[in-house]
Amino acid sequence: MDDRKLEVLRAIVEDYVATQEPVGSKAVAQRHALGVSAATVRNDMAYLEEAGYIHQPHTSAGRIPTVKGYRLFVDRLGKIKPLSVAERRAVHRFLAEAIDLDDVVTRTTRLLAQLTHQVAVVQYPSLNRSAVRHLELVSLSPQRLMLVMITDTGRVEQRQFEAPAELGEGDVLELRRLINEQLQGKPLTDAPKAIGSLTELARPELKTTTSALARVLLDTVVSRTEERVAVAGAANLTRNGGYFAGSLRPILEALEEEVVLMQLLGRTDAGSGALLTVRIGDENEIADFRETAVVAAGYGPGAVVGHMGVLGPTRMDYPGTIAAVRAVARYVSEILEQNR
Amino acid sequence: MDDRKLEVLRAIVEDYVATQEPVGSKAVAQRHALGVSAATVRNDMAYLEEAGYIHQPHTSAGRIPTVKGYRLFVDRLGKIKPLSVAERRAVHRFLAEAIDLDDVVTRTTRLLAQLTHQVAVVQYPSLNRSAVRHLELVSLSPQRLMLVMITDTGRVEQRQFEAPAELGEGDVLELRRLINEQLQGKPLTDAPKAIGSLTELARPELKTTTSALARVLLDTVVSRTEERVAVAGAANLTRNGGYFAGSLRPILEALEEEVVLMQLLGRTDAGSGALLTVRIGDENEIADFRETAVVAAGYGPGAVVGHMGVLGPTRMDYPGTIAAVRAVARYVSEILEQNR
DNA sequence: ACTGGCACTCCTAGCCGGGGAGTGCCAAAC
DNA sequence: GTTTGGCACTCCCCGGCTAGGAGTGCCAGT
Repeated sequence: MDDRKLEVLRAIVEDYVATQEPVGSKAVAQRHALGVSAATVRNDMAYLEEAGYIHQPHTSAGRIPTVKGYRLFVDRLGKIKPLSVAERRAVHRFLAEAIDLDDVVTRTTRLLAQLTHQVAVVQYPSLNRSAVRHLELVSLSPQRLMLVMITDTGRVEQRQFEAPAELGEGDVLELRRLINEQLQGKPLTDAPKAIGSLTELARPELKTTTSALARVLLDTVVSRTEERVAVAGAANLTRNGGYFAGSLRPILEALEEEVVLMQLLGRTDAGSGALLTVRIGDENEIADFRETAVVAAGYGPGAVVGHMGVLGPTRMDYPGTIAAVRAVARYVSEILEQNR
Repeated sequence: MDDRKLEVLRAIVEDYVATQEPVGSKAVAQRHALGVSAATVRNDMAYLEEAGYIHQPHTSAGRIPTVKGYRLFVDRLGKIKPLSVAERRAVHRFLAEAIDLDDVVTRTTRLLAQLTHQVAVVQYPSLNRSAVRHLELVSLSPQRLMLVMITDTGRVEQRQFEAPAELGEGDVLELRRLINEQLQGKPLTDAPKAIGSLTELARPELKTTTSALARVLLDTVVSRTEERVAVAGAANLTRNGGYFAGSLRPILEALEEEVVLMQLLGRTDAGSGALLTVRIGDENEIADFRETAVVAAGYGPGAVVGHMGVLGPTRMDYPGTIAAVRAVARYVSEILEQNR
């Protein structure tokens, strides 16, 4: 494949993203200084179409990139546009003000949505990749307890439950000591085993309570709260001249389904060391997202503990979006590092 | 105003809601057994239009209810359709499974969204109407502390902060005792005063730490976390043949703005003892919501501690929606009562 | 290998006219 | 005096049609 053909493809992608209209040979020849005539561009276009990178909505219309075309663009042609100094500074300032993990996550979603003009999705640090920093047991009433778990990634999960018997202050202290001894510092993936042996270690009088506590602990560690995500910028779906007009419904639905969102953010780090993934159109393997692209990145202090990303139409500004997601992911990682 | 004229108005509202198309005199005369001819209905319609309850999109089209028309319908004509037994049972079962306040709130939003096919909004119990049940101080590292506040309405707010000096275990215990002594049982509206006097009560060595703690407490009580809302069912905005097609953007934006949502849920209980409010079209006093109706209800154990509601097009099924919101609000109140 | 020219395709926007739904009014009937 | 059937009228909606234009593919010439 010719160098010039690649240039033509780039021109088509860029123009199409900018105008949202099929782009013709004349426009390409004129607006991008290729030094050749429209007729030549036409020949290249015929080749690109044959090879599956672009297609025509109908005879005698301009060309539109296919998923394959976008893919090639992202992999080889897109020169990442770094954020402007002002944007960089805004990111830093806005995130630096965050006071805890919740705040970091919500601010991150807003920031991503604003920078990219797309829908932003941020996963809380996965419990799978976190370790117990501290467990707190609070007695709300003689029989009602609250368990608070704080992880080294800053997540705070809390859970209330009923104790099978009334507990004195000493009992609560003892239980707190017991669970912290057993679990503090342990990665949550190892927790179930440790939790299993809790009951044996307790004083006979506390055994039933301990086993209730163990159930709650286990539940906290592996249950519904395991993955959490925050979303912002849904209104951006109506941008771009309502591109999603027809298929907006399923996307709005998906945004309220953690499972789908997690699938979209996906295993960015799987195998390869690449921290950033772009999934375009049907690469997402979800029927409703055939016109949707996802730009996602892992983040975390050192190791990846979670993912964040952005979701938009396949015809989006990849270079800009990639730069934004990468910058934000990096900076959030830094912040987590500091707070460790 | 004639009884029959009211019947005609009801017919128009009901048919318009069902079909989403302007309704004509013939349809009214036929489908609703009024025992009069289309010509008579026409006369009544002319009157209703004159009085501002309905209007024509253009000459020679059917009639559409105005905001004033919907209002009359809701106030005097709509017979609330109680939920079916199956629905009732589903509500009870689904909510009974909730394990804590967070769970209650998210389940409630989903339930409302599903029952009404609209967007559901649920406000967490307002801190203004809650009292401190317990304050917990957890030491994460010698200088890093976490404050956890639990209210009598079940809300749990947590906040991390840096202490100005290293603290021993005894210090933490002492501070915890101090703040609980001063605040436990107090309504949060009274808290600021009590917090103000905290520093004086502390041991000299702990004064600086206490005042830092006081700042954090104050912040927790009155800050950004004061009002929280959960939303579900945004995808329902695309129902109804995309009624919102044109104005979807501002509504999606509003759904991410707590301030706007709170304004919409509004002071349902203000003055009057009515627990349920319907605000139609420009009664909302927000420009973008001129085609939107809100059905909201207060909830809480005994007194109202928060609001929940549903948001949809002005042409919505008021009787059904009102019944659903009322039923859910009542049941959530019951649950909070039990958990008190 | 590139270019200008040219015929061809097909979409789009605008115009026109018929059909239909619904109205308002009037005179007659109950 | 309220109700009714009749009737002329208005205006939207829809389909078909046409003119215009953008873009293509191909070919012959450079």
